[in-house]
Amino acid sequence: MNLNNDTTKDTGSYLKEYDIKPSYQRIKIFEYLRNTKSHPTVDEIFKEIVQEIPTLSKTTVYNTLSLFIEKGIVTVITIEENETRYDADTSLHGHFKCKSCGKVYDFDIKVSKEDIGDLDGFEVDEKHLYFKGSCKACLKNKLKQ
Amino acid sequence: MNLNNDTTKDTGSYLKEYDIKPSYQRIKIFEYLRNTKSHPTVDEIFKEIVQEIPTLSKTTVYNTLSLFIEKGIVTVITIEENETRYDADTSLHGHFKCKSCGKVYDFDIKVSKEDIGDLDGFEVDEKHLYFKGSCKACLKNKLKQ
DNA sequence: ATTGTAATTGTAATGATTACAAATTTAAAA
DNA sequence: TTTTAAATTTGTAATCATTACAATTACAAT
Repeated sequence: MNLNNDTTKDTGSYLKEYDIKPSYQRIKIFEYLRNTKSHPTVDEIFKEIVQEIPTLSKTTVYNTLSLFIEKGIVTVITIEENETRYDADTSLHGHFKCKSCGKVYDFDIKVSKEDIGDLDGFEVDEKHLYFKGSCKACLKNKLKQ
Repeated sequence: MNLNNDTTKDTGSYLKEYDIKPSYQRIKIFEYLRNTKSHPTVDEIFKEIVQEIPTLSKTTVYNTLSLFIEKGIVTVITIEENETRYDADTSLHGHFKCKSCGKVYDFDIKVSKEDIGDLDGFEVDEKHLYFKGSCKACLKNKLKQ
């Protein structure tokens, strides 16, 4: 399979840095995850990439995502039970899910130590944060009606 | 079935305030949820209450929790995909899940507007917040070994 | 007591995820 | 280049939580 183009080469190097052998599938899955802002589900990832790799198996998507998570280049977003989403942006940020249109937005957030109580002596490795409500676009649409 | 004791009476009134008919099952489920701090799963709730109500069905637990959530007296905690937990404390607070022992702790948190960017024009209805890491007890045990 | 409505129950269906073994690909050794 | 071993991918079957649905039971009002 042809890996000779700039995009895949960059992604390949990135994966190698994290001790991940850059197979064609892994590169495609990671690039899709990095380029999309929708925080896709396994199903969305599969449906998109199977168009480029017709032999792709959903199991590969699961395997690959587990590997990415283990290596720390992807995080899981669990806003809704029964709807697991994935994010290639591992920096600390919040997610806003619109209860009307279902879209998930990113937002910046500072979580300072002074705002947190009761966790003295605890070791915090991950911070997750999500809000729910109505997004700007949906609120605007509601006014029109 | 006998509802005539103080505890159930209190819970009954509370449920009524939220437009929930206080059946025996609903009262027992709500009281368990309010009295336990473990943020139990459906399975844990079922296994506990079926001892008091042998005819209890797991479907009833699901139905009841859906109703409580709809009426706003219980919130869902989705820290782990494939592990949905429930909390009768609907006030804003964070959850800490220990990756070592699996226990879920509550902690206080302030989320001030100044710390949040990019959500102008959005309507925020719910704020959810969870951390992961190692709890005090587990860290102490590790030292001993 | 009777009737209608709501709540509970049990079973079957669904759907996401995981387990597992076979097939394929890749990289290294001969 | 061929051979061999290891890693990756694939497809199918199993698992498990949740939901759908219909039947039964409990409850409240007439």
